[in-house]
Amino acid sequence: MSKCEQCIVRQFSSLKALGKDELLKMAECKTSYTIKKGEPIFEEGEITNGIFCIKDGVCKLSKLSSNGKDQIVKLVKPGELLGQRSMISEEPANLSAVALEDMEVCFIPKSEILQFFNQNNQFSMNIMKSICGDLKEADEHMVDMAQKSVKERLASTLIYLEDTFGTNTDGSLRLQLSREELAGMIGTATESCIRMLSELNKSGLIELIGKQIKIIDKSKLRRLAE
Amino acid sequence: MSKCEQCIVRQFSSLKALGKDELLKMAECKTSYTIKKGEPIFEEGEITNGIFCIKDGVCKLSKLSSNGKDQIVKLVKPGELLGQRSMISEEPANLSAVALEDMEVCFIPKSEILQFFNQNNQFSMNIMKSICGDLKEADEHMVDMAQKSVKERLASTLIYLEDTFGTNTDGSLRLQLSREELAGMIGTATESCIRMLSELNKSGLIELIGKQIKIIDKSKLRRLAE
DNA sequence: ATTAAAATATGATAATTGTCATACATTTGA
DNA sequence: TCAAATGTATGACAATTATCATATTTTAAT
Repeated sequence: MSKCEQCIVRQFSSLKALGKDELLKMAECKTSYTIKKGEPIFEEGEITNGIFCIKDGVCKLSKLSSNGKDQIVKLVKPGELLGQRSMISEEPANLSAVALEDMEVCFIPKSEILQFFNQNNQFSMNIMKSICGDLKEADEHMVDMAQKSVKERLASTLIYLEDTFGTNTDGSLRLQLSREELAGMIGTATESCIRMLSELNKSGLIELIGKQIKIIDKSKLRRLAE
Repeated sequence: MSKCEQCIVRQFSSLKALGKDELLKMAECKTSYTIKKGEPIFEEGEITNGIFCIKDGVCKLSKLSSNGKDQIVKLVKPGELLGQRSMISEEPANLSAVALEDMEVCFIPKSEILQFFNQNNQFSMNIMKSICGDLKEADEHMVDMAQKSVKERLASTLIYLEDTFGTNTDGSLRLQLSREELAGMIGTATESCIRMLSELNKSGLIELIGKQIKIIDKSKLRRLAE
């Protein structure tokens, strides 16, 4: 069993407020999982009974719409926590979490988290702030979905992907999404997404290298995104 | 100065967890406001330094999009609190709050709330749950914006308005929104909204009485909304 | 009471986006 | 290694939605 105390990603989440004894306690009750690309961590409607801490890899949080399409609500990266909202609301998961890369995650039972919650004010404040940040982003995202065109949403999503997950040595986006997933992020049909990518490719703002996407003219792209 | 202890709406918000002495303390430091229909309670970017408790009247929380249109993110009714997220995030308001009816609201300074926060666990848990509920709704709303048609969104919004705010004696929706505001809720152009209303009127699902809207066939409307 | 301003309504048209068909490329697995 | 399955790409077309123009009605202000 690895020690939470030595886990670097902890510094990037609400867990950074925990003290040594709390970390020792947590190390004892946590469970580590390896999750392969494409596999779910949990599914919409599932009762999770705890939270997941992402040690490595990126996953998508998505919701199945009544039209059968999967809308990606958020991408979650190492250091972030999963399942906080459901735990606090005492409800089943509202979203599905599926690995976009091979992942390492730790599961910490609800009982443990709730104890820290009551005894460590900074910790509960951190969790709260993190959820508040999610709410702000969700509201902004919602407005974009309602008011921006597919092209604008694609442009800002590409910029977000580069800024958040970086690039490979050839300059292409490090996080590899299928066209279908990219369409799921911007909220459009897969074909429309592919078409827009072709267009941006032809006008030289991006370059398509196989299924990899490389941003060529970021400032023009940013202007497109408004 | 009126007593918070005797205020009925308190029972419907996180404030219900407060004890007698806390309510007395709150009554002393709160400020009551009357806000006329159309006037703002606060605007996007403003630093609020506290939260508002809605005693009477409904307001809209909206965000100005880069295309100049106002997207309505949420409607807030008596008993609910305003400005919780900004207070916890220690950020300026992310949304504007504007009265849709004449309102009575109380302002409670941040310092006071944070004290209750630290001393009353149930209260902070209530606030958290309320924010978590907002997050869940925002995510669902976002998916609807991305995946549903304007007609579907209009139908579900009309049902929501009837279920949440009720009807007048003639059966028309009690909460009076302009066509522009309704369009702002469903995320479409005002003309498109008006056109859809006309269509639903012609097909007998709703009836338009001046600017009032009356739902005639709720089950068909519900089927439309999916 | 009368006029100006604003809100509602509708038509015409253009722009955006989705759907279906199909081709091509890539990956996977027997 | 090759066939099947999956993912990417593009064309043709239809459906949805936005925009602009313009009536008509309602509301507000003098």
